[in-house]
Amino acid sequence: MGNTCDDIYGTGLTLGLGFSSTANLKSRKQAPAAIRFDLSLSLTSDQKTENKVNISSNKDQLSAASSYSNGSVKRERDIGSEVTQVERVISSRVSDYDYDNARKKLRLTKVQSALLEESFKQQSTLNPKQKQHLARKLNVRPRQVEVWFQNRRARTKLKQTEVDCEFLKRCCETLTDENRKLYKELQELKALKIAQPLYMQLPAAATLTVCPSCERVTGAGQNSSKPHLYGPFTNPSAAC
DNA sequence: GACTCAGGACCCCTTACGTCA
DNA sequence: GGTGACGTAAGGGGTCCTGAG
Repeated sequence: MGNTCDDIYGTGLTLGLGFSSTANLKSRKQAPAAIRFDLSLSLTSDQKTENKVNISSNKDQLSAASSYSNGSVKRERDIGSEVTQVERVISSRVSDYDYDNARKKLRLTKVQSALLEESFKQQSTLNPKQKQHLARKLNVRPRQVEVWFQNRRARTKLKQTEVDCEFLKRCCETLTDENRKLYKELQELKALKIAQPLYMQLPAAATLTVCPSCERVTGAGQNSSKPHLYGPFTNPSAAC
């Protein structure tokens, strides 16, 4: 695997294909195919499957290609005929294997993903030095490592948001349930108050109790649902 | 020291491609 | 084989921070 992406930039094959600015490639549907085809020619068959797709529609790569084409007009002319030849070869191949693979976008290998995952477990952000080191280790561009970490952080955050959301949902359900019970309790208390003779009525807090052990309401002879309300004159332990 | 500006890092949203049911 | 859902690499815009001038 001698051909890294940087090596590929140096091949010059990108130059003659008419990409003078990144603006040309704003839509990944429009142009990248051509850029992928030429680059594939500089790779071995193994490298084609592993590396070629790494080149597709990348901002860094395009700006690199752009700088080449802006800065070396002579060289671009020099290789013009060569590129034309290359393009002919490409077009003769686009119907088979190369075409299909050229359209594939980058997928990190399992080993690469595992290594990135391992690094992410240790720390979710990387300083430039760590990024470079990891990129070298994985044989990818630092930008790819950066993007992977960004997306990974986003995934983590999304997952955490989902967990939080689920937790809040459960809290909401519990509170709703609690609210329903309390409302029912209130209705019962109101009914009780109406049913009792006026002279027997005392403040609710003074006549009703909540048993701390069974949470049942006691007081004034009622047998209510939980929670029990305790008044100041009631012995909670004796309530049940 | 206060200010401005460029560059880098990061986040968020979005797009587009690959895979799978 | 066609299709929609989903996962994910990558692009682009915005914000924040930092160092230089």
